[in-house]
Amino acid sequence: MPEETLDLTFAALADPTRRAILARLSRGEATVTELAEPFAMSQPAISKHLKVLERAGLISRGRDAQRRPCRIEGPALAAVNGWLETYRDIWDQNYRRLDAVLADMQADGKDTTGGH
Amino acid sequence: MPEETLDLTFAALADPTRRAILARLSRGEATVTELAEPFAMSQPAISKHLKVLERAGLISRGRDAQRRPCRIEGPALAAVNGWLETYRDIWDQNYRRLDAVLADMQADGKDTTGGH
DNA sequence: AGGTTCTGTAACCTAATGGTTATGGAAAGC
DNA sequence: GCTTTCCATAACCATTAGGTTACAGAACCT
Repeated sequence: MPEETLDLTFAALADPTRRAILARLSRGEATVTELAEPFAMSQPAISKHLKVLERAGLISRGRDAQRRPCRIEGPALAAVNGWLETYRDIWDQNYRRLDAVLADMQADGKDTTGGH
Repeated sequence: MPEETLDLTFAALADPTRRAILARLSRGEATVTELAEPFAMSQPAISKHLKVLERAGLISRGRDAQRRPCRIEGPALAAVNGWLETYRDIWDQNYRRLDAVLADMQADGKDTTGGH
Protein backbone atom coordinates (compact mmCIF):
# COMPACT_ATOMS: atom_id res chain seq x y z
CA MET A 1 0.00 0.00 0.00
CA PRO A 2 2.64 2.61 0.92
CA GLU A 3 4.59 4.11 -1.92
CA GLU A 4 7.94 3.14 -0.46
CA THR A 5 6.94 -0.52 -0.45
CA LEU A 6 6.01 -0.34 -4.11
CA ASP A 7 9.43 1.17 -4.79
CA LEU A 8 11.16 -1.81 -3.22
CA THR A 9 8.85 -4.35 -4.80
CA PHE A 10 9.10 -3.05 -8.34
CA ALA A 11 12.85 -2.57 -7.99
CA ALA A 12 13.18 -6.15 -6.79
CA LEU A 13 11.16 -7.41 -9.74
CA ALA A 14 13.27 -5.47 -12.22
CA ASP A 15 16.06 -8.04 -12.12
CA PRO A 16 15.79 -11.22 -14.22
CA THR A 17 17.76 -13.27 -11.71
CA ARG A 18 15.34 -12.32 -8.95
CA ARG A 19 12.32 -13.07 -11.12
CA ALA A 20 13.83 -16.46 -11.91
CA ILE A 21 14.27 -17.07 -8.19
CA LEU A 22 10.62 -16.22 -7.64
CA ALA A 23 9.64 -18.55 -10.46
CA ARG A 24 11.59 -21.31 -8.76
CA LEU A 25 10.04 -20.55 -5.38
CA SER A 26 6.56 -20.55 -6.85
CA ARG A 27 7.06 -24.32 -7.22
CA GLY A 28 8.00 -24.74 -3.57
CA GLU A 29 10.51 -23.83 -0.90
CA ALA A 30 14.21 -23.97 -1.64
CA THR A 31 17.49 -23.36 0.15
CA VAL A 32 20.05 -20.77 -0.85
CA THR A 33 22.40 -23.22 -2.53
CA GLU A 34 19.50 -24.82 -4.37
CA LEU A 35 18.49 -21.41 -5.62
CA ALA A 36 22.05 -20.52 -6.57
CA GLU A 37 22.70 -23.70 -8.50
CA PRO A 38 21.13 -22.73 -11.86
CA PHE A 39 22.98 -19.43 -12.09
CA ALA A 40 26.48 -18.66 -13.31
CA MET A 41 26.97 -16.49 -10.30
CA SER A 42 28.61 -16.68 -6.90
CA GLN A 43 26.67 -17.63 -3.79
CA PRO A 44 27.08 -14.21 -2.14
CA ALA A 45 25.50 -12.65 -5.22
CA ILE A 46 22.46 -14.86 -4.70
CA SER A 47 22.40 -13.99 -1.01
CA LYS A 48 22.27 -10.33 -2.00
CA HIS A 49 19.41 -10.97 -4.36
CA LEU A 50 17.56 -12.83 -1.63
CA LYS A 51 18.08 -9.93 0.72
CA VAL A 52 16.56 -7.59 -1.84
CA LEU A 53 13.59 -9.91 -2.29
CA GLU A 54 13.18 -10.21 1.46
CA ARG A 55 13.30 -6.45 2.03
CA ALA A 56 10.64 -6.11 -0.66
CA GLY A 57 8.49 -8.62 1.21
CA LEU A 58 8.50 -10.97 -1.76
CA ILE A 59 10.06 -13.85 0.15
CA SER A 60 10.58 -14.94 3.74
CA ARG A 61 13.20 -17.21 5.22
CA GLY A 62 12.81 -20.01 7.72
CA ARG A 63 15.40 -22.14 9.41
CA ASP A 64 16.28 -25.80 9.01
CA ALA A 65 19.60 -26.49 10.75
CA GLN A 66 22.21 -24.72 8.59
CA ARG A 67 19.75 -24.38 5.75
CA ARG A 68 17.80 -21.19 5.33
CA PRO A 69 14.79 -22.27 3.26
CA CYS A 70 13.13 -19.50 1.27
CA ARG A 71 9.43 -19.21 0.66
CA ILE A 72 7.58 -16.89 -1.71
CA GLU A 73 5.23 -14.38 -0.10
CA GLY A 74 1.91 -13.48 -1.66
CA PRO A 75 1.01 -10.10 -0.18
CA ALA A 76 3.78 -8.18 -1.94
CA LEU A 77 2.61 -9.59 -5.26
CA ALA A 78 -0.94 -8.76 -4.29
CA ALA A 79 0.18 -5.16 -3.73
CA VAL A 80 1.54 -5.05 -7.26
CA ASN A 81 -1.77 -6.35 -8.51
CA GLY A 82 -3.55 -3.72 -6.48
CA TRP A 83 -1.50 -0.98 -8.03
CA LEU A 84 -2.09 -2.42 -11.48
CA GLU A 85 -5.82 -2.62 -10.92
CA THR A 86 -6.11 1.17 -10.90
CA TYR A 87 -4.93 1.08 -14.53
CA ARG A 88 -7.09 -1.78 -15.61
CA ASP A 89 -9.24 0.36 -17.88
CA ILE A 90 -6.09 1.36 -19.71
CA TRP A 91 -4.38 -1.95 -20.33
CA ASP A 92 -7.34 -4.29 -20.48
CA GLN A 93 -8.91 -4.04 -23.90
CA ASN A 94 -11.55 -6.60 -22.99
CA TYR A 95 -12.59 -4.36 -20.17
CA ARG A 96 -13.18 -1.50 -22.59
CA ARG A 97 -15.07 -3.76 -24.95
CA LEU A 98 -17.22 -5.00 -22.10
CA ASP A 99 -17.80 -1.39 -21.16
CA ALA A 100 -18.96 -0.67 -24.68
CA VAL A 101 -21.22 -3.70 -24.66
CA LEU A 102 -22.76 -2.63 -21.39
CA ALA A 103 -23.27 0.85 -22.75
CA ASP A 104 -25.03 -0.61 -25.77
CA MET A 105 -27.23 -2.81 -23.62
CA GLN A 106 -28.22 0.13 -21.50
CA ALA A 107 -28.81 2.27 -24.56
CA ASP A 108 -31.56 0.20 -26.18
CA GLY A 109 -32.11 -2.79 -23.94
CA LYS A 110 -31.24 -5.26 -26.65
CA ASP A 111 -29.06 -8.29 -26.08
CA THR A 112 -25.93 -7.49 -28.03
CA THR A 113 -23.97 -10.30 -26.43
CA GLY A 114 -25.93 -13.19 -27.81
CA GLY A 115 -25.48 -12.85 -31.52
CA HIS A 116 -21.77 -13.29 -32.09
CA MET B 1 6.77 -10.93 -23.23
CA PRO B 2 10.60 -10.85 -23.49
CA GLU B 3 12.52 -10.76 -20.25
CA GLU B 4 14.43 -7.64 -21.19
CA THR B 5 11.21 -5.71 -21.63
CA LEU B 6 10.05 -6.72 -18.16
CA ASP B 7 13.37 -5.48 -16.80
CA LEU B 8 12.80 -2.05 -18.27
CA THR B 9 9.15 -1.93 -17.29
CA PHE B 10 9.61 -2.95 -13.66
CA ALA B 11 12.62 -0.66 -13.31
CA ALA B 12 10.57 2.21 -14.71
CA LEU B 13 7.78 1.51 -12.24
CA ALA B 14 10.18 1.38 -9.30
CA ASP B 15 10.37 5.17 -9.10
CA PRO B 16 7.61 7.13 -7.31
CA THR B 17 8.02 10.15 -9.59
CA ARG B 18 7.46 7.99 -12.64
CA ARG B 19 4.44 6.27 -11.09
CA ALA B 20 3.01 9.71 -10.30
CA ILE B 21 3.56 10.71 -13.91
CA LEU B 22 1.68 7.62 -15.04
CA ALA B 23 -1.12 8.43 -12.61
CA ARG B 24 -1.34 11.88 -14.13
CA LEU B 25 -1.32 10.50 -17.67
CA SER B 26 -4.01 8.00 -16.84
CA ARG B 27 -6.33 11.00 -16.66
CA GLY B 28 -5.33 12.21 -20.12
CA GLU B 29 -2.47 13.49 -22.22
CA ALA B 30 -0.09 16.09 -20.85
CA THR B 31 2.95 18.05 -21.99
CA VAL B 32 6.37 17.89 -20.37
CA THR B 33 6.02 21.16 -18.48
CA GLU B 34 2.57 20.18 -17.31
CA LEU B 35 4.00 16.94 -16.01
CA ALA B 36 6.94 18.69 -14.39
CA GLU B 37 4.84 21.28 -12.61
CA PRO B 38 3.83 19.25 -9.50
CA PHE B 39 7.37 18.15 -8.73
CA ALA B 40 10.14 19.91 -6.85
CA MET B 41 12.49 18.92 -9.57
CA SER B 42 14.09 20.44 -12.66
CA GLN B 43 12.60 19.97 -16.10
CA PRO B 44 15.57 17.95 -17.40
CA ALA B 45 15.01 15.50 -14.57
CA ILE B 46 11.45 15.02 -15.77
CA SER B 47 12.67 14.61 -19.33
CA LYS B 48 14.93 11.83 -18.11
CA HIS B 49 12.05 10.13 -16.35
CA LEU B 50 9.96 10.39 -19.49
CA LYS B 51 12.76 8.84 -21.50
CA VAL B 52 12.85 5.93 -19.08
CA LEU B 53 9.08 5.51 -19.32
CA GLU B 54 9.24 5.69 -23.10
CA ARG B 55 12.02 3.12 -23.37
CA ALA B 56 9.92 0.86 -21.17
CA GLY B 57 7.01 1.30 -23.56
CA LEU B 58 4.85 2.79 -20.82
CA ILE B 59 4.31 6.07 -22.62
CA SER B 60 4.54 7.48 -26.13
CA ARG B 61 5.07 11.03 -27.29
CA GLY B 62 3.29 12.96 -29.99
CA ARG B 63 3.91 16.41 -31.39
CA ASP B 64 1.96 19.62 -31.06
CA ALA B 65 4.15 22.50 -32.23
CA GLN B 66 6.80 22.92 -29.50
CA ARG B 67 4.82 20.73 -27.12
CA ARG B 68 5.60 17.06 -26.88
CA PRO B 69 2.37 15.62 -25.47
CA CYS B 70 2.76 12.34 -23.58
CA ARG B 71 0.26 9.53 -23.62
CA ILE B 72 0.14 6.42 -21.46
CA GLU B 73 0.51 3.09 -23.26
CA GLY B 74 -1.50 0.06 -22.24
CA PRO B 75 0.49 -2.90 -23.64
CA ALA B 76 3.44 -2.49 -21.27
CA LEU B 77 1.08 -2.51 -18.30
CA ALA B 78 -0.68 -5.50 -19.80
CA ALA B 79 2.68 -7.27 -19.91
CA VAL B 80 3.11 -6.65 -16.20
CA ASN B 81 -0.32 -8.09 -15.61
CA GLY B 82 0.58 -11.08 -17.75
CA TRP B 83 3.65 -11.74 -15.66
CA LEU B 84 1.64 -11.33 -12.48
CA GLU B 85 -1.02 -13.73 -13.70
CA THR B 86 1.39 -16.64 -13.50
CA TYR B 87 1.55 -16.04 -9.75
CA ARG B 88 -2.14 -15.47 -9.24
CA ASP B 89 -2.63 -18.70 -7.31
CA ILE B 90 0.03 -17.52 -4.88
CA TRP B 91 -1.09 -14.00 -4.09
CA ASP B 92 -4.76 -14.65 -4.56
CA GLN B 93 -4.72 -17.44 -2.00
CA ASN B 94 -2.94 -15.32 0.58
CA TYR B 95 -5.36 -12.55 -0.13
CA ARG B 96 -8.25 -14.84 0.67
CA ARG B 97 -6.58 -16.12 3.82
CA LEU B 98 -5.95 -12.58 5.01
CA ASP B 99 -9.52 -11.81 4.12
CA ALA B 100 -10.68 -14.72 6.25
CA VAL B 101 -8.55 -13.61 9.18
CA LEU B 102 -9.92 -10.10 9.00
CA ALA B 103 -13.43 -11.47 8.76
CA ASP B 104 -12.84 -13.53 11.86
CA MET B 105 -11.48 -10.59 13.77
CA GLN B 106 -14.40 -8.44 12.76
CA ALA B 107 -16.97 -11.14 13.37
CA ASP B 108 -16.88 -11.33 17.15
CA GLY B 109 -13.35 -10.90 18.37
CA LYS B 110 -13.29 -14.55 19.38
CA ASP B 111 -10.60 -16.98 18.39
CA THR B 112 -12.31 -19.00 15.69
CA THR B 113 -9.09 -20.40 14.30
CA GLY B 114 -8.98 -23.13 16.91
CA GLY B 115 -5.54 -22.14 18.03
CA HIS B 116 -4.03 -20.77 21.26
C1' DA C 1 14.02 39.77 -37.04
C1' DG C 2 14.09 39.16 -32.25
C1' DG C 3 12.40 37.34 -28.04
C1' DT C 4 9.92 33.79 -25.54
C1' DT C 5 8.33 29.20 -24.71
C1' DC C 6 8.99 24.31 -24.65
C1' DT C 7 11.94 20.59 -24.68
C1' DG C 8 16.08 17.70 -25.34
C1' DT C 9 21.14 16.93 -24.64
C1' DA C 10 25.70 17.30 -22.49
C1' DA C 11 28.68 17.32 -18.64
C1' DC C 12 29.05 16.52 -14.09
C1' DC C 13 28.34 14.69 -9.23
C1' DT C 14 26.75 11.39 -5.72
C1' DA C 15 24.71 7.35 -4.35
C1' DA C 16 23.01 2.90 -5.21
C1' DT C 17 23.31 -1.58 -7.82
C1' DG C 18 25.25 -5.89 -9.11
C1' DG C 19 28.98 -8.36 -9.23
C1' DT C 20 33.52 -10.21 -7.29
C1' DT C 21 36.87 -12.52 -3.62
C1' DA C 22 37.92 -13.35 1.07
C1' DT C 23 36.48 -14.40 5.47
C1' DG C 24 33.82 -15.96 9.42
C1' DG C 25 30.35 -18.48 11.96
C1' DA C 26 26.81 -21.93 12.99
C1' DA C 27 25.31 -26.50 12.67
C1' DA C 28 25.93 -31.34 10.95
C1' DG C 29 29.10 -35.43 10.17
C1' DC C 30 32.85 -38.11 10.91
C1' DG D 1 37.76 -32.28 18.04
C1' DC D 2 38.20 -31.52 13.33
C1' DT D 3 36.22 -31.03 8.91
C1' DT D 4 32.63 -30.01 5.95
C1' DT D 5 28.43 -27.80 4.55
C1' DC D 6 25.59 -23.79 4.27
C1' DC D 7 25.14 -19.18 4.49
C1' DA D 8 26.05 -14.21 5.67
C1' DT D 9 29.06 -10.25 5.87
C1' DA D 10 32.86 -7.22 4.61
C1' DA D 11 35.62 -4.86 1.41
C1' DC D 12 36.16 -3.64 -3.01
C1' DC D 13 35.17 -2.41 -8.00
C1' DA D 14 32.62 -0.94 -12.31
C1' DT D 15 28.39 0.58 -13.95
C1' DT D 16 23.98 2.64 -13.68
C1' DA D 17 20.60 5.92 -11.79
C1' DG D 18 18.80 10.18 -10.37
C1' DG D 19 19.68 14.60 -9.73
C1' DT D 20 21.88 19.20 -10.95
C1' DT D 21 23.33 23.40 -14.15
C1' DA D 22 24.29 25.08 -18.64
C1' DC D 23 23.27 25.15 -23.24
C1' DA D 24 21.05 24.48 -27.85
C1' DG D 25 17.36 24.15 -30.99
C1' DA D 26 12.68 24.32 -32.80
C1' DA D 27 8.46 26.66 -33.11
C1' DC D 28 5.38 30.34 -31.77
C1' DC D 29 4.52 35.58 -30.99
C1' DT D 30 5.13 40.06 -31.77
